[in-house]
Amino acid sequence: MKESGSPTLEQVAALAGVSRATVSRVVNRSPKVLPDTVAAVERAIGQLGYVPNRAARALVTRRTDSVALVVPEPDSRVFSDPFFAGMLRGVSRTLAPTSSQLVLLIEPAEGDDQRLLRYLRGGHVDGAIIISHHWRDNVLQELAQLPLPIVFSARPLGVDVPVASVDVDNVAGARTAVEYLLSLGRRKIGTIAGPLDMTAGLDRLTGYKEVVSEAGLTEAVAYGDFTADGGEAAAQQLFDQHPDLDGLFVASDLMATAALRVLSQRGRRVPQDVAVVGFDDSVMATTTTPKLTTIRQPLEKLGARLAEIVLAKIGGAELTSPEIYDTELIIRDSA
Amino acid sequence: MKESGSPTLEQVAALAGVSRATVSRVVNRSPKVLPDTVAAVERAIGQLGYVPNRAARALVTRRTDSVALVVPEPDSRVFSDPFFAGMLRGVSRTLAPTSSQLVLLIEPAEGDDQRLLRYLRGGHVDGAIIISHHWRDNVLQELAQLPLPIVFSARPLGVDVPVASVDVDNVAGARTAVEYLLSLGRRKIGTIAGPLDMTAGLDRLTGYKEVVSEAGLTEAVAYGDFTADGGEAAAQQLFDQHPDLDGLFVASDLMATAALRVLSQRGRRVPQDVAVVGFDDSVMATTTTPKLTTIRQPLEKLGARLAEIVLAKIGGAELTSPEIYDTELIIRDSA
DNA sequence: TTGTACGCGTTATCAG
DNA sequence: CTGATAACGCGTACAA
Repeated sequence: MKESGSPTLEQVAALAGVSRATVSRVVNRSPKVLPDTVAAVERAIGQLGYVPNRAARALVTRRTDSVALVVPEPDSRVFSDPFFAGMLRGVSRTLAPTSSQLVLLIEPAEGDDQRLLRYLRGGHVDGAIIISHHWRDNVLQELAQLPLPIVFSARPLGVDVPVASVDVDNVAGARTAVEYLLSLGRRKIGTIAGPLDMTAGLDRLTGYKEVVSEAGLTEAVAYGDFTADGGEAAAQQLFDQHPDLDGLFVASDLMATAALRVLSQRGRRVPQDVAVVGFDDSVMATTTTPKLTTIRQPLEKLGARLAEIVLAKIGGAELTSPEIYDTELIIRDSA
Repeated sequence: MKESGSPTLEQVAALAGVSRATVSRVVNRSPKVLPDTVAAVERAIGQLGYVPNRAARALVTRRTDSVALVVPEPDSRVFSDPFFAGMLRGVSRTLAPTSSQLVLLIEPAEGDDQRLLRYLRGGHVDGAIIISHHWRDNVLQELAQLPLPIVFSARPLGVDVPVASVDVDNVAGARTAVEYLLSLGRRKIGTIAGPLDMTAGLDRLTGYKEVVSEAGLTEAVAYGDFTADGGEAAAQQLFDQHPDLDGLFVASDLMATAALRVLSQRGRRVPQDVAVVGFDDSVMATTTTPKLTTIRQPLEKLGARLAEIVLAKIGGAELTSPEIYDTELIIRDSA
């Protein structure tokens, strides 16, 4: 008469007057069970409030019904990043209808890579989504080579094996931004780039350079680190060196807000004197004065694809190439 | 000679020349094992790269070594909320050194409560942290009564059983904000409150009302919904009805940025004409012009406590009362 | 201190 | 279509 804990398959079987095996079949929707039997079992299940024991199931099936969302960077910015939030939403929406759970794996401190790798190797999850922005010695490479379905949230820098990844076309996005400034008649266009150890930093700078060069203009580049302070320093430096800029493409909205402040301090009007375009279309883009014209990324869709891809790979699909999505120019008041 | 998959206790035992039980003891740090034996076993473990099988372990110990982070609201705003990000960081930092994993549980669509409850009841996690802001019919109450260690991220509205919770003193925080405006010589102070189905909305309004009433001033309240648009509408309405306000306390930074824009449109200077204080100290507080004076919440600490509390409860501690933390006034340029 | 043996709840393989 | 029964990998009384 042990009825502590949740009811087991055994108890359901007893109540329904069938064997454990049959109950298992019903639970797993095996097609070859008589409708009457199914009904009886389901009644018993409902009556007892039976829920399959995940551990027991995992033990035998060798599947855990869970996928990891890995953030292999102690960098706390990742979380405050609207990028992460948007992705997360897409991922969780897609995973929800599935039986799969989302396990959050974060590198708590610099250099604790091994912890993550060991966990992933330990068969605790069926697959993993890696959200990594920075180049990280060889951690990314090790992750990419794990014997586990894996997908990256961006083309991982420094990984030389083919991997599945989902990303936005950063080069094209930057091109759109700069071309738009061009279409506005701006001819002295500068950029505040992100760090070059991140695809987002690298590719957006490339896009800028391409367009500027194609238009026969001269480059004006300063580097920020995707933070407000870094953006501010970069903006100061850029306008010290190039006081006559009339167009500015900033590689992230956060840095763009800093640039806006710097311009205001220097008495330069936006967009009249300097037209500014950001990147991300995060909340901040609408909380500044003037509101930011920016490049939007379909974050939720990216997240959804990320989830779909791991799921597919877990299901046996072979996917080892990047998927690239388009960005969209959102015109507001700053350009 | 089956060596597919990860190595098992059995294999480690064979290699180390001991029994499975002994290896198990070493793995679980049992004190009564000879140092020599320990060394031999550890060598074998290292050699094979053995990692305990979580499922097998969970099956027998009836512990899953994982705690759920539950967001029982389909409200997508939760993720973009810096509040969530900060908390998450604290939680994950605290959980990291533990063997516990963080499982993210999100209500994908309105009314899918049962899914969450079933999962939590299914013994899939050892405990749960509930991040809920809104009053939700009786879901919160059901969550609170689950036979599982649980802690809420804020005093859950409409729950009439004692529960463990961690929160900031919203009333005191709002009081600080309004008293600061008072100290600046402002006497016509209005507020943009949050929705009253959220503790944050309710308590911050209470704090405002207390101070205004104690100072013998008259109230001027408009309600927003913690979004930029809602904040804008509320600000418009507030200044339509009370054009002479010289002080404004806004229940969230996001809404405050909207208020700033409205004031700028109306040609009222901040802080000269109207001093504005926000709440949260989110990134946006520093991306506006002028930068926002606001009330900071120790988010990471709150998250850490949340994690510590579930862990303690899982360990058998009886904790069913709220913990309240102080806020801090961050003075910038808007007041 | 170490080894033996059993049970945890499921799925899967065979018979029937 | 259904029922025994053997794994799955591990922890732990109990025995040695």
